[in-house]
Amino acid sequence: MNPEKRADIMQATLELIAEHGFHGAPMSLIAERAGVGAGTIYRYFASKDVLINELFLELDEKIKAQILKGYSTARPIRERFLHLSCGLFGYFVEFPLHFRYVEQFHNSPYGAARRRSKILGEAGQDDVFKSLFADGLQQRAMKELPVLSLCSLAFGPMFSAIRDHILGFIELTPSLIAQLAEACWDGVKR
Amino acid sequence: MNPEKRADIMQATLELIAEHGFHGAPMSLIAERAGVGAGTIYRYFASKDVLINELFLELDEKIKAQILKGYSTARPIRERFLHLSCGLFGYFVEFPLHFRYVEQFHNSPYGAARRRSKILGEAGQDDVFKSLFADGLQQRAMKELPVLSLCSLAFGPMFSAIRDHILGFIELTPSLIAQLAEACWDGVKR
DNA sequence: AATGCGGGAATGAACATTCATTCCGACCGG
DNA sequence: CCGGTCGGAATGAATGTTCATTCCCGCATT
Repeated sequence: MNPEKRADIMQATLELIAEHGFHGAPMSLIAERAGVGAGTIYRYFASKDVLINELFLELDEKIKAQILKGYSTARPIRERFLHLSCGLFGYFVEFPLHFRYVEQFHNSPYGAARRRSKILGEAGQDDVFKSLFADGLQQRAMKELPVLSLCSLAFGPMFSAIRDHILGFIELTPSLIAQLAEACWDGVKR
Repeated sequence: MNPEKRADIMQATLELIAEHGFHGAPMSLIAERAGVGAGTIYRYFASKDVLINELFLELDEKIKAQILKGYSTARPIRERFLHLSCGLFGYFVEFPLHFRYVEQFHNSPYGAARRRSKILGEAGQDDVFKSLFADGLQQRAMKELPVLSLCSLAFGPMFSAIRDHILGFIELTPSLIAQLAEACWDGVKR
């Protein structure tokens, strides 16, 4: 079992699916780009489904780890909100392929079941976003709306903007990111 | 040429793709649900691609027609904004299948080219949304951001909320819709 | 050191399945 | 009968998966 080869396969899958969608990523192409034989993939992953799901989980972990860096629930609500928003913006601008992949994943049979859990978590109790909005409600800092609706107000614009950025229609500079995060805050704040 | 049969085929396509995605809508199933033979579809549509695209165009027209009802560019910016927002909300709550279809379409090779044109228009000159935001900027009623970013702020939350509604996680009552539209306005207003 | 051996890893051609599309015979109104 | 419409089995291309075979490398024997 060669962990490097496993990583190659995952990278090839990420690139192909992010760039060309699930339709454009047959196993034969993945194998070719990874520089392995078609059968080899099945030594590392039981099926294409498993491969796709494991890749998603890996990305999910990386994203979570990244945005939680320097995050403290002790800070004021607004600061916490901006920290997470800018963190996500930054991550996806740095790794556009990850964004495209996660997006594809969610709009597919694979992610259908997992759809519920938006971009991140809500997986059980430890969802940073849910608890941020719950705290915000409790402190009367945010509009009195269902938590999920607050999520929509906060992240809907973000994903839309990131799409535009990746497709080249706008350029997400740090300054624009800050402005957008502020605008989202205007949307959710009381 | 039986126009009724043509409509049946389109309706079957709409339902299957909206409910199960493109993967879950082979021509054989479409034919079965429409109550016609597989070959018959090709008497009405040159190919599956054509069928899918024509269905999209038809929905696009219906949506446009619906939200422009009672719309006047002479009204104040805020009112125009709320009119369009609530119109879209209302339409998609009434026709969830249309929402799901349009969404699937945009996240697929079919809609990739057309991606640029968001949910509606920007097709050429007559895009109501673009001109709304342009007017808003000119009147200094909205934040000084790229028009596309204003679109993101306005419609990102909406689509996210509609998804949640269709998936059954929240219920989009008229009252909640109004609140969300207001919140979106808070996001874009100066 | 050279040789032979064992076994896990890798391979890619072959297979089974799925799907869009085609084609030809059945059917029906006139 | 006959023109045109319809139906659904047949077709061929594409794709996920399997499996018999090859390859590679570490180790034991001489």
